Amino acid sequence: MNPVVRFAPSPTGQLHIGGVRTALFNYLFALKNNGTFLLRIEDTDIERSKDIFTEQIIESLGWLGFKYQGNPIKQSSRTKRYQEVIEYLLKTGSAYRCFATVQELDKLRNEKDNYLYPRIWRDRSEKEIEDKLQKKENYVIRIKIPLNGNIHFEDLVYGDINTDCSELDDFIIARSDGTPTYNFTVVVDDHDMQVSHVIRGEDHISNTPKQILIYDALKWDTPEFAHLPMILGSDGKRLSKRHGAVGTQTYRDLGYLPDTLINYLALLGWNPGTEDEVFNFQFLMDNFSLEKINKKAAVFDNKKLDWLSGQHIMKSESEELLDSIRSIKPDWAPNGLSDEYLFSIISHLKGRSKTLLDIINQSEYFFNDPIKYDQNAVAKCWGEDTSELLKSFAEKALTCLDWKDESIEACINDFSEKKYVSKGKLIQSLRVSICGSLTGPSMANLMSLLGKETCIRRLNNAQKILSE
RNA sequence: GGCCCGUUCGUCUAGUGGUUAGGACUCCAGGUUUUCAUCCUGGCAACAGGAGUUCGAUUCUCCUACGGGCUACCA
Repeated sequence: MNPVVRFAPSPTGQLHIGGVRTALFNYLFALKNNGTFLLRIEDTDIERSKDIFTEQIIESLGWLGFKYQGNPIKQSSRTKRYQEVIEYLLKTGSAYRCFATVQELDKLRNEKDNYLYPRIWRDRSEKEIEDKLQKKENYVIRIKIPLNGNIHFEDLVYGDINTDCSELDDFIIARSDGTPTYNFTVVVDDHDMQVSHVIRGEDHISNTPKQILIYDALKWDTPEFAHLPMILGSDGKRLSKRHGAVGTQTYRDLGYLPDTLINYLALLGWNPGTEDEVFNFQFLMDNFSLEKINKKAAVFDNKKLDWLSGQHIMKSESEELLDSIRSIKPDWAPNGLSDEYLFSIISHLKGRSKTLLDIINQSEYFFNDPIKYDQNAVAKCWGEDTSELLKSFAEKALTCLDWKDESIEACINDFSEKKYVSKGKLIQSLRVSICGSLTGPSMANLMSLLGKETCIRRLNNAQKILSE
């Protein structure tokens, strides 16, 4: 039997980085085992769920390249089915109506330190319930938890988990407005979707026994469960908005590649046992297994993400990088420049960039003459004799007919020799004049890329400023 | 409070009943490089604590501490 897995986010915000990890592990598991990956939108919380978030989640999954089969299933479209199952549970005595009010329960809760719903409506007579129904009083539906017994399941990551029934509430499966709650819908959906492996966050371990009881009441088979360790912020607390960027789209806008995020997240709580840590998707797909998942919660480390990002950028083709850059900054580079020219720029910058944003930020001098010159660089490289130096170098450059890397290099070498100027000093002066800063690709590369005309113009500009 | 889960360098992790406890990121010091980045070399740095089992425990068991999760008419 081929496995069926699902990713089931609730559309109450951007796709969270923790959600991406859960989706990724589900997806990898499906790919590795020739299974099916499904998407389900858990929007039973009408208050907080928004369509816009559903769209964003789908868009983010697309950006990451996670392909789910068929259309996403929305819980909000399954009300009828939930009602049908609830009816069945009611009829078979596995669930019951509870007419206790919120206020009433709050009061009880405050009286006790260790509160469990006291089951005050569990064994009322039919007449009593009929009575209340006649009066149209509000009620919720609760599941009838066995009074004693033990619930056991074997988690594929955490191993044996045992829970005593006495620990469990008769929890609510349908609210007073009739809408079903999470622990109930998740069971009905997973069953109906024929999910074979439930792979989700560790925060659901405690929910699992409750869900198993519903499977039991319905006489349905339970799926396998695999819980994933949490991802924490640098303070060791559960990752949340307080830790800054947690939304997938934010990471995209910050200039991270999908492969970087996937690679990093895969390494959080899982590792293939290799010393190398830079992986492409294919490798993950081939090597993924639930057995290698850790139990320990992992802290999200932006420094390592940045390093990994640099690795992926460096390895990426310039063509791909250009596409990615355009997707986050469509107006990067002035109109009229050929893609070939932009590829060259990218190939010179990608080795010294951690993110796409780094490439964008460093590319300014390829497009415009420097307006401002970095003060540090000026102090370091521009002296009294620089004006004269630039002037005579510009004159020499003018005579360089074949404006290519090698000839420019030769020109620089020759000038340095004849004028008794150290090559380093010369180049740094040129760099400040041409780029406005002290960092960047090799000078001859840069000059050939910018073109003779541009270089000489910039040298003249700098010389003018210096002689003022 | 109750229940559940976890605990190897600052972080991500490997690992075994006997190892100089390995790697990666970060940080520091050198080197290469016209600059930056890369790259190379070296360095700092961990088995939470206590008992038990054992000839021997980081590894097995128990307890404690600490951290996280659940305990909603959230998911």
